[in-house]
Amino acid sequence: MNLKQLSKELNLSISTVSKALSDSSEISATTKKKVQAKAKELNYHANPFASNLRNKKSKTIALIIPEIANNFFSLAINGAESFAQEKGYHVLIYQTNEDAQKEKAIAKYLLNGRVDGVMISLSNNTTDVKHLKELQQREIPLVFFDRASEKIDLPKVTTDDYDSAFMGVEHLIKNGIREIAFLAISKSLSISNDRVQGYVGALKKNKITADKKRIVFCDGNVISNKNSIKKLLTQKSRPEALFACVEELAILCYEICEELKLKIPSDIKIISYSNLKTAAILNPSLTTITQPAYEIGREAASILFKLIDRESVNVGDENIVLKSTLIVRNSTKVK
Amino acid sequence: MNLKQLSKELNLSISTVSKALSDSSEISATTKKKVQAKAKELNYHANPFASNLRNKKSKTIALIIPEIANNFFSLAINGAESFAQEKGYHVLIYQTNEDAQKEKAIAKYLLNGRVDGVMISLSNNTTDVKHLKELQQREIPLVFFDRASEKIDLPKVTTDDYDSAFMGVEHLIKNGIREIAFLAISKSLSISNDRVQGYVGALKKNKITADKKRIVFCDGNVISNKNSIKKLLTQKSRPEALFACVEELAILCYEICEELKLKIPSDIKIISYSNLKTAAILNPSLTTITQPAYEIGREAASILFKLIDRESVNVGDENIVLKSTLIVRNSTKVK
DNA sequence: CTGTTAGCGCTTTCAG
DNA sequence: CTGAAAGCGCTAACAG
Repeated sequence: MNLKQLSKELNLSISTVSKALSDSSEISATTKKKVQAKAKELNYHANPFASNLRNKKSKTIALIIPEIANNFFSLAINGAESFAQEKGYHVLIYQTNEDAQKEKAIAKYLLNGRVDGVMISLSNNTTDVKHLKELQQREIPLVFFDRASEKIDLPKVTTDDYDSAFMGVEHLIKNGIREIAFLAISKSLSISNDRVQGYVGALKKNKITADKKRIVFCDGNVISNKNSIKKLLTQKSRPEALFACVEELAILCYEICEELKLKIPSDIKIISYSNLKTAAILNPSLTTITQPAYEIGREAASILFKLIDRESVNVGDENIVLKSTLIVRNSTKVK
Repeated sequence: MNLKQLSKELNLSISTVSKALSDSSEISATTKKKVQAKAKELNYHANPFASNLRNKKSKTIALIIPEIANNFFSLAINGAESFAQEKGYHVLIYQTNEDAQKEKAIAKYLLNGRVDGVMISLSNNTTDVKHLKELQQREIPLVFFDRASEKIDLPKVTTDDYDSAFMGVEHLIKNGIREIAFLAISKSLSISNDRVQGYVGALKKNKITADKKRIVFCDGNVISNKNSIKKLLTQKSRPEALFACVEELAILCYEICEELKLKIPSDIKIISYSNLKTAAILNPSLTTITQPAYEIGREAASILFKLIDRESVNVGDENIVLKSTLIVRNSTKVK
């Protein structure tokens, strides 16, 4: 079922039918009605590829994220998809699995107009952003969410990484905990660097020396991460608390503590960035910093659509920072 | 950058370049090399819409799911996306938010060849499947995963709903618990009905009368769900255990128990279907039945691609059933 | 208000 | 082995 067939059924020309369907002012109300009725009757829907080809518009955006099965990202996708659906856009999804190479390959697929815009949260081992610059050159609107890079000037929607890490550390210090280790995820992502800085800042403010050996850089390799964290926990001066930069690391810590027979929170406290919706069934010993993930997704999509619609000409440096929330459950208050 | 420009650069015809890029046997090795080198140099990528239009193929599949931010579905998407990416396919994602109307609207977008195939997990209030029959008529391959309908004959990838529910109930009974209520999610989804049947079957086998009032049908309305469950828990003959058909209901139970000051698991046990990856930090009182969500997503994608590639002619009744796992933590063993 | 026609960028048949 | 040309289904400029 295409325009040609439909127009034949109606004894009208293709262009008249096309215009009638797009509610053009050139067409009389009566023919419009007739055409639209027939289209519905025959279940006609325009071929999107033909339209896209003509219009150089796809009504589609791409989301590039490290991992879908992640409490933060799945919520962010939810927000973005909801907004896109309201706008009548389609959403393509691509996982990088924290692999910078995959990220580059995915960016290549999108160079040729497949999508009208891209939302991306960088893989933790992405260091250069050539692939993003290429997209930028082709004038494909691009927005960072959560994990951004400073090496390219793009609008971004992030959270108060410095402040929230600072707040988390101060919370521990106020509860008498001073020996705190930090588990970072990358040396190139602002999300990790800023949180490290917030951690260091809070220690300094409280006159606690920030020992570099207490900052552990983790990556996609679970085995080596595990070893680094174990090392931290088995040395003579074991920290009193672990601050995990992302939820996955907190979970890893729980596993390690179980192996090492360390009781949480009596032997060691854990605090983590986390979007576990299931606080109700959580072990109450996990204090979390929760990012407004859904809102981040929606907000990033909203900026992306502004760029696509050219509503704002120069949003190059738009930079939305949302607030995270410290959620304290029972036991960190103890001591 | 399109074929025309590229061919001009090379002093070759458009068709020669096109064939060279698709590695056609009609073209000499030397020209192929020259063309491919130039294409890489100029970062040429075929316009997907023009190709799709010509080929009547989009190399894209759609995933229709109730909710992305859900431990089961996000894992299933992960599996499907991973497989699709390996196959060089793109993945469009659509949330229905458990709204049958939205589901129908989404199906309409896909009638016109936008995708080569569709994976769907039904919304819990979907009763008729006209929208799926329409897709079927247009010969768009379709696969159910997890939440299927019996009203249309399509390949499906599900889990052993009857058996796993049976196993869960028997686990409780073996631990001396006989008064068990079941929280279902739909009267039209096999996933819910089969689990109910498994529950009833296990009760019967153990000579426990299956009281219909102990089966509560929940839906998308959290408020009314809450009230129904509360009613169940405040009546004189309170059940000893709640069996939640999906994770969200288990979480709701935890909230309600907190409100009602019921201790879990001493006052009441909870058992639930759940894909919380974070068992390590779970409150140990939740016994779960865990579905192989990632594998379900991959398997469904794999069947879908077989249909797309017409490898198997008549997969109409392909019906893969994967096994779920009962994960018992500490406290249900007690008593 | 309606119809004719060119052309989006690609693939593929057919001719050379 | 290479090139010319038709046409996928749609939109829109232009003519009537």
